[in-house]
Amino acid sequence: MTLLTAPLKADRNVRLTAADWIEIALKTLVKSGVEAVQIAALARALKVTRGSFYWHFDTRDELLTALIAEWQARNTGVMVEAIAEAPTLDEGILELFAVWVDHTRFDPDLDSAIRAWAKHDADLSKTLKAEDDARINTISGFFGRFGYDPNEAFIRARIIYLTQISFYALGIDEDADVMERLNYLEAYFRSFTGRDIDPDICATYRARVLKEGQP
Amino acid sequence: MTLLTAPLKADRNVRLTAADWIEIALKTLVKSGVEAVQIAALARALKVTRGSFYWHFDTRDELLTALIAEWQARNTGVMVEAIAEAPTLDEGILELFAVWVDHTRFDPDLDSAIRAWAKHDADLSKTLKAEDDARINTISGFFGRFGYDPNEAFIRARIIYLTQISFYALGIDEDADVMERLNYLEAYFRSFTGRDIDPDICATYRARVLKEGQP
DNA sequence: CGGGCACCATACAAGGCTGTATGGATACAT
DNA sequence: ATGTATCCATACAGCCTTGTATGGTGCCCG
Repeated sequence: MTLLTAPLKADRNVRLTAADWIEIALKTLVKSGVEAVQIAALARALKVTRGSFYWHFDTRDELLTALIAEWQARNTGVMVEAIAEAPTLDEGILELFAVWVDHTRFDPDLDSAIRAWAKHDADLSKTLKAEDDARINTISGFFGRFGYDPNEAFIRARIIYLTQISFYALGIDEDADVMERLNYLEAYFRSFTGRDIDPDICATYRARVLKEGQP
Repeated sequence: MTLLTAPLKADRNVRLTAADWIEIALKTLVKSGVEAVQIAALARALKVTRGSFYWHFDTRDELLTALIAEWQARNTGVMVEAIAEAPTLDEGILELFAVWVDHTRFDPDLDSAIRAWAKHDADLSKTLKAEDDARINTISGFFGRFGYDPNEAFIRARIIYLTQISFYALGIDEDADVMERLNYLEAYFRSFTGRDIDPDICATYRARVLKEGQP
């Protein structure tokens, strides 16, 4: 009698790749945190056994490292590019808002998950801090290009970025909240920049967001 | 031969209480997250065995519930009280800053740990959201008392509170940073309120913080 | 058509964590 | 001093996790 006599699942003819494992691991990471990224759980979700995992990866740590790499590939540099060539202050700020709301360009849930993870991982913490600094410096430089003195530019960059990070952390960024935030657009702009937004640009932005809807 | 023949630690004549377990559990929660609040680890830190724990508590969940109660007792309502009777805008804002920096009145690390925990605990998430809303509403009402229209008061309350939450989350609230922030005081005040701070009040505050030092 | 590789299932070993049962040890009151 | 309540140590059971070893299956290619 052989070691294996149980019948195979006849309907399974798809073969998995490492990317499949990374994908389901990312979802699990976002939904339930690193601790929940357990091989057995992922295997159940993929309807295979852990044997598959250990063919594609050597250890669990290898998978976790791949997750961080994936985050860097997706979320690093997006908001830097967004405002790099903004012609006016108003359009730059609105472009920032747009990036933060467009989850296809920037994945806030993944960002939050990484942030929670980094809380108890020294290496990841350093990487994340560097990314945060880079983002803030970019925004700071952006303010600087439009007449703010360096001190105020830096502080306003911090405030606008940190506020957004908390928006994600507190989960007040759901679809309904995004629409609500659109109503407060002038107030946000005024608070963040200390100036009043151009009514025309504001109206154009509102129309654009309302037309596109929220993906 | 009896079941127990190993020598006891002769130097141990202190008896633990449930409060001792809660205390070490809080430290562990803050340092390493809920997942790290494991009975064996706490027992090692207290130099006893798990047998002690199960005399003071029935289950691990009972301890975790006690941790949440402890957080509510410590951090709930502090910043509400801080600005409840502020006579001027300037003094109210500075009092807020003072609370956020004085870790004896408000424990930001504990707040952050609870926030991370709530991310994967639905009940705690509700509790925390209610607390966040209460804090923001208090600050919003505070702004409202000093001539801001309701919309702008609410937005400015959100911004100042959310910025502070991120300060804690990103860990840019260490002693050195607090001193650095003192230099940016006027810029922060101006960005948060849209007004300029009273120079006298500002100077008084600076002197007070510098004299007290950071605990 | 047969061999070989890619991919997955199963079984097993080792360790960690929770909770229970029960046997000592210490202090305090009667 | 002796009993009793309080507090802790030890041992055991059950479950879950990672990682390894090995057997089995299907596809492709010569």
